[in-house]
Amino acid sequence: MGNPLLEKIELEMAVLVRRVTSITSKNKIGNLDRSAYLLMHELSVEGPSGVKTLAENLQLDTSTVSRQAASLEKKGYVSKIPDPTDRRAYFLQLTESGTSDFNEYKKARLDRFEILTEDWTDEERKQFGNLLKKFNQAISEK
Amino acid sequence: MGNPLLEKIELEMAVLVRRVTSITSKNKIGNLDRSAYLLMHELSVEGPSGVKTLAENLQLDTSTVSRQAASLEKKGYVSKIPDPTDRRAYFLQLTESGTSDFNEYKKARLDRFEILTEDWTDEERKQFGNLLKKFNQAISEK
DNA sequence: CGCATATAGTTGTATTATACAATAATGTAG
DNA sequence: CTACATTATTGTATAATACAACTATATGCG
Repeated sequence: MGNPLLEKIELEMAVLVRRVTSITSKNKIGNLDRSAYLLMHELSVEGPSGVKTLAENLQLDTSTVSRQAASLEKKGYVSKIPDPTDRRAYFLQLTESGTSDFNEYKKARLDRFEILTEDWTDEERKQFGNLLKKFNQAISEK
Repeated sequence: MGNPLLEKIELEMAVLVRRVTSITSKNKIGNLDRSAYLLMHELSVEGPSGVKTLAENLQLDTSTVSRQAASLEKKGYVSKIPDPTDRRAYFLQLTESGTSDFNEYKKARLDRFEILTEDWTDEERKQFGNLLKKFNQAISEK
C-alpha cells in the first residue's frame, strides 16, 4: 500500500532533519548557529526590525527571537536602537562586525554545500532549491 | 558573487530545518516523536538490533540511542531481549503495540506529506525524494 | 482625563534532541 | 588471570524551541 513517492520523501525528510540537527550539535561553523544565522539573514535583507516583526517573519515565538537577539547583542553582532515613536520597542540592527561575520559564516556554509553537491548537475541543484522552497512554502501555509 | 543555485539551497535548507524543528516542538502527531520514529523504522526494517548497531546505522551516539530505547521501552513499544551470546548486550525488538502505533504514526505522517505536496506533480515528488536521498547520502559521507 | 485593555519585549520554566565523559558490567587476548 | 576492549547506561551540557507570567508603555473609550 501507500504511495512510494511520498514514503520516500517522508523518510528522507526525517533523516535529513536528524543529520542536520546532529551536525549543529557538534560541528558548529565559527561563532554562529543556524538560528542566529536566519535572524541575521532577515536583518540583512529587511533592514532593522523589531522583535515582533522578526518573530512574525521567521514564524517564531517572540520569546525565542528575544533570546536570540540578546545573544547576538552580547556578541556585538546586533545593536538595539530605541524606536523613537514607541518606547517599548527597539530596532535590531546588524553591526559592522555582525555583517562581516555573517558574510564569513555564509561563505563557510556555501562552501559546505558546494562540497555536498559537488557531483550534482546544475539542473539538480536548481531543482533541489526550487523544491525545497516550494516545500517550505507549503509548510508555512498548510 | 556566489552561486545563486547554492545560495538558494543553503537558505531554504536552513528554513526547512527550522520549520520542522518548530513543528516538532508543538504539533507532535500522536505519541511518537521524529527521533523515536526513525529508531522504530530501523527496527522494523532491520529486525531486532542492539543499541550499538542502531547507533551506527542511525549515526547517533550510543547514549542517544540508549535513551530513546529506554523511552520506547517505557511506552511498551520495544522490548529488550538479552543477547544469549553476550550478557552485556540486548536486542531491541518492536512489540505488537509498537508496531501498530508505528504504522499508525507513519500513516499520519504520510497524510501530512500528502497534503503538503497535494499540488505537486508526481514528477516533482519523485525528484524531491531522490534529491533528498542524494543529499542525505552526501551528508553521511562527506 | 483616567482607567481598561492591548502590545512589545523579557524572563521563568519545560521539552526535545543531541553529544561527550564517566562508569558498570562483561567479554577477550596475551 | 590480568589488562584491555566493548556494550550499554547515566551524568552533565548545549541548542532551539514554546507557553505563560510579567513589566513597561501605548491606545482607546466613556
